[in-house]
Amino acid sequence: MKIGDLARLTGTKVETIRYYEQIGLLLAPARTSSNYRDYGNDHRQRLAFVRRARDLGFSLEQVRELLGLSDKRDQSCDAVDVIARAHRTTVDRKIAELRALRKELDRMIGECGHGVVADCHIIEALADADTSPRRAIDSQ
Amino acid sequence: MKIGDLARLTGTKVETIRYYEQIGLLLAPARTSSNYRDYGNDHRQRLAFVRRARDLGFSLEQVRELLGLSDKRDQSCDAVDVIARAHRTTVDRKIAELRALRKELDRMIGECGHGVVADCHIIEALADADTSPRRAIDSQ
DNA sequence: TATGCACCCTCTAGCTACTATAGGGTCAAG
DNA sequence: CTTGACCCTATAGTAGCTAGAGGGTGCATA
Repeated sequence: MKIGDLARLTGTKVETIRYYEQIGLLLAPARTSSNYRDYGNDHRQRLAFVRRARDLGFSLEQVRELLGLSDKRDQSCDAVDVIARAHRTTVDRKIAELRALRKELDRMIGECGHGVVADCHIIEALADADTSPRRAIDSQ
Repeated sequence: MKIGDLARLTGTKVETIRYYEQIGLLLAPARTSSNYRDYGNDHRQRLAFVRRARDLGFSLEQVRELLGLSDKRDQSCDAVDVIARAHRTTVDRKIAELRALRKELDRMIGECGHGVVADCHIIEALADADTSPRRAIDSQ
């Protein structure tokens, strides 16, 4: 099948497929006489694997490792577990960060008095970094 | 003060400060006779504002807007509120996405039997994209 | 005075993971 | 025989920095 067909089947953009090939994530397929890429089922499965791992937030480097591991069918799958757990830790950290952030945003937004910028608590909150002496901003 | 001092005071890398100047987020400071950047308090406050907004996850484009708004001290601060709320919505969406992701990762990791890759449920889960019709898997 | 070191300068390229051009070639239908 | 959808390569762009090359400056010390 042609690259456009593979793109449709896997929900990937054509450019992305070529990019994956360029960085060595996907093997270069055979070419037709007119130099078109000619893909088979194995390519489709491999790309589907990549897409699914990417959707789950694995980095391209992690996907590369997972692909490599998935080919070594008789080795222990502990390495796979390690990658997945590492990724879960990263996701956990991100969630915690975003929640803290959301809390601060909530506080800021809640304090907005809808007045003029000079009295805006959101702007104040942003200006009040611990490195800047408080209220020094009026004097400019 | 020199760029290194400003960097230390605001917890910013020197390169980042130069980058902010380059993209027009910070005004170019005066130069000393030896062409060193010479910063004052106003620069420090402005950079502190930027850093704080960035720490809260605002994009550089949003920071640029917030900076512009913070200078218009007699205008309504509703525009500030709009930016903050839009950002909160984005953060909320990201949290939801990451939580869904975490759930799936949890499921995958929980199923890891620590056997060989051929029987690895994590690899299976990644391979089982709905777009690829797979032959029946032995231990479903 | 010479030397060393930390710091400053510009310019350029690199990172992730794509996305989007420009400037062509191929192929089937009308 | 032309139109339009597709394909090709190569290059540059996106965010938000970060790192390096290759050079200049300023101050303390031997």
